[in-house]
Amino acid sequence: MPATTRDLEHPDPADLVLTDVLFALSDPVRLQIVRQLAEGPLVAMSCQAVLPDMAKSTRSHHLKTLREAGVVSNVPHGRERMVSLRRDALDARFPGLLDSVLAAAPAE
Amino acid sequence: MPATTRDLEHPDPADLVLTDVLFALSDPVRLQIVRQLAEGPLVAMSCQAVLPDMAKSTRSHHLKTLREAGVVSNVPHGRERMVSLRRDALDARFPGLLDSVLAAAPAE
DNA sequence: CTGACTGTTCTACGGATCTCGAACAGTCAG
DNA sequence: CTGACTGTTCGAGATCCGTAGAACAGTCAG
Repeated sequence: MPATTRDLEHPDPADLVLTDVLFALSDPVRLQIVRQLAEGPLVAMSCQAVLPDMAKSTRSHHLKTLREAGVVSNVPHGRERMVSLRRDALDARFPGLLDSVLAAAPAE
Repeated sequence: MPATTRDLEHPDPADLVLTDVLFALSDPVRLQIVRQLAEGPLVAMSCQAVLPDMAKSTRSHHLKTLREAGVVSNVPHGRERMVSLRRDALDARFPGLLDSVLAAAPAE
């Protein structure tokens, strides 16, 4: 059973590209998602609650951008999906980056 | 003598926006400029030498993006312009961010 | 099995971004 | 002052991104 919708591809930690990660984090919506994920894995649906109203296709698109950059993982979990921060991969490839981003004052 | 071409606006350190900084750094060309500036201030012309051939208007546009995000300063210097990393502002507003970006392995 | 639910993919559209050439402004050598 | 030089701004084109609706796939309750 090859790659169906269920099993999405995740880049290896060593293959993460800095500009891709920075770009993934440079969108306010995605950064908000990441901030929320920093407190623990979430079912994708849960992101919806705290974020501005957005179509599920939009949310899925943002999660795809984050996943392809290696920032988050997205694995099947029942009929939902469990989304979590790839802290290990990020810390290994870009030490200190995630911490400094998460430590930044949320707003000005 | 109000803001002419000579005196460009630079945001205050406290006004830096994280997503804008991350976006400014998420372009390969701009990241390369920042890496080069990390070794010391440069006359804008000097960036040209190491970067891929680009129109001076393109370079100016990238420097504008970096400047407006607060990443670099751009002040008149004779008939040229001195471009330098705003390390102090970045470190004050987002501690550790610049260091982690500069410490990242340049290529994969 | 049927129906309700979550989530991805497809398609489309407006807006932003990247790139460049041309025009303009400021500076220095002569 | 004139001309050569550096750099910004303007205008235009191609491309990419964020958003959303509709269609489709997989899962679980009944």
